Amino acid sequence: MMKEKFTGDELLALFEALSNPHRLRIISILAEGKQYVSQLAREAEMSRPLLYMHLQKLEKAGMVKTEMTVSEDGKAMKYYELLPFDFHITPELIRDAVKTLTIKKKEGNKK
Amino acid sequence: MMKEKFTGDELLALFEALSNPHRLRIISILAEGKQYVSQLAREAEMSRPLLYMHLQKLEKAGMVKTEMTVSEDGKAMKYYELLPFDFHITPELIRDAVKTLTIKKKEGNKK
DNA sequence: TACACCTGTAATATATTTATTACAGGTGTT
DNA sequence: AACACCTGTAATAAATATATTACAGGTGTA
Repeated sequence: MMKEKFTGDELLALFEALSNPHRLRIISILAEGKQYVSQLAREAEMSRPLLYMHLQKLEKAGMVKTEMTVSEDGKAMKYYELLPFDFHITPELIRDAVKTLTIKKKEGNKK
Repeated sequence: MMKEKFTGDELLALFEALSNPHRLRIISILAEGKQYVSQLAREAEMSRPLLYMHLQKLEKAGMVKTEMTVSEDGKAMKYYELLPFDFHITPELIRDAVKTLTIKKKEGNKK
């Protein structure tokens, strides 16, 4: 994800996704390799419902992708994988993005 | 501010500062040049008290610096200036920063 | 003096984010 | 059947972030 251009809303979603210590830790764990939800919850030391909430923000920002598989012993497994990225954040990038920023009262919160 | 290394807390403060549409707009305005508080409030179309709150987050993240001056006609003027930056955000950067991340219940909120 | 600017902050209300609890339903193994 | 895993979500509580209101106090000019 070597994105050159962002809309204001995309950039904002990205920063929002990155603005929480638990999500930074989740990213850090996923940087080591894909992982399934329950195991990720154990490693990140948080409940699954809470983890889902954080993962949804990362997903909304386009930082992770998911993959449903079935394990050898037949269990459904949902894997999360971190998409590679290298963002260059400059005042100019922000200035351009702000032009397309829609400041709204958070209605688009449903996935 | 071509920072190469961040502590976890510094990086988090940075992302928190960037995770609000009004603050992105403030950055965008300041990218054009330094400005004093009242004028900035008019350009950003927000009240001064609210603007102060946002500016404090930018200050906490080390993105702006301030300068008190006295105008020709004797008025006290507080100028805010955007510090230049070019952040390269990668999974590795986050992974390193997370090592020094202190997850706390926000006590250090006083400037 | 009244007015038009400027800085600064405390107290409070509102909105959003974060976190928890309690569920439902699936598989394979003992 | 009971157990140990897995996914998924709704309802709610608690903590923070955002926004407003109401102040106090400074300067120079009409």
